[in-house]
Amino acid sequence: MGWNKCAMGLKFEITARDENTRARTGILHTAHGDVETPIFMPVGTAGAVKAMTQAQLEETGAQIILGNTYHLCMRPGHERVRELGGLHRFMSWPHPILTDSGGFQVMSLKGLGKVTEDGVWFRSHLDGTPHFFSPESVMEFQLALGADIIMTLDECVDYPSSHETLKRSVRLTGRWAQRSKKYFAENAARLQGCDFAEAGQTEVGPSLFGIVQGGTDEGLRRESALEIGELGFEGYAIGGLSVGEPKDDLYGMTEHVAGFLPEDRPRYLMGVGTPEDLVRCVALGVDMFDCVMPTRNARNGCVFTREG
RNA sequence: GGACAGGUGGCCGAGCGGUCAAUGGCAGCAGGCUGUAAACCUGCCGCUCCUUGCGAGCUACGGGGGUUCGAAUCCUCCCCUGUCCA
Repeated sequence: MGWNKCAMGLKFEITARDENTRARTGILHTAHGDVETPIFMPVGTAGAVKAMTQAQLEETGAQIILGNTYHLCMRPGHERVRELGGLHRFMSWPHPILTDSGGFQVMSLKGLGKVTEDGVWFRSHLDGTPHFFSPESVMEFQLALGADIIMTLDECVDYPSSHETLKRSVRLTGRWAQRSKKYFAENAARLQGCDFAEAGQTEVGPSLFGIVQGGTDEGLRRESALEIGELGFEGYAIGGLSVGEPKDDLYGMTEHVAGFLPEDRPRYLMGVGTPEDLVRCVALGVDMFDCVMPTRNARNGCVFTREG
């Protein structure tokens, strides 16, 4: 019941459900420890949660943090991180890590990137050198980094985008998800850069999450959620939201998509959000969140207000 | 005592005869920030007035005096700071 059926195995245990909403609590068992959900994951893009020491990060109660494939590949490079013992050792974070695939950079760095069927070309924002990210190479990179949870390569698009653009990105994201899953299944054990046995867990290795796209189009969201869901991932992310759409759409789409995702798997709403967003989306059945806002706002001298 | 180098708006720091109320940066104030090209971006930042304008007046580049149509910028005396030599 609720145990994952994939070979590598991410155990997700639902421990309680709210009677009036779709909120639930759970435990995510990873090689680097358990994570109690719902969980907010601080973002440590390039190997550090900015403007905080690891000790301060621990004091906040953070249980799992993010890293970013694109940024870590640009500097210092996934191979170097692997050589140095994996991302956990590299950044002195012994707890779970989730790495984002670089799909968000397809949008945020679109001036430096070019999307093709095969993958994405990026010109490094650091030195302009060209780099290619495919669904397969992104698996390889994230396995080299040694993350506990890795994400499929997706195509995140701007808000607003035309129906045609959304449809194209949903279809492409679906094909990429399939390729990611296939490559992961065949190569994960061989490529993992982190010594999971050393972390005290021989049963659990890295796990792969799929990502749903579709902007604010209900039909495409449904299509994407069902397609990604049928592929069978260990967790499901709702991507492409909190990119400028009205709040009603953020909540509406989250609720809509969550309804089509497997009940027994963790749901991750990417890039969200404000304190209010978290509370509201937990009630819609979301288990995991990440957002740069708290760390960025803190650095930029702002604090969340009651209005959010 | 001697030799240099300096004293500029809350701070740091440009400017070195007019286009200077004076570049920049910091701090401050007001906005913004949602899978981080963000410790970043936008605006304001001497005082007063109004017909809100590449507007008017006032005050301001250590202090006094001077040169000049005009000085933060040149001269002179004084005060103060730093470095070095006695």
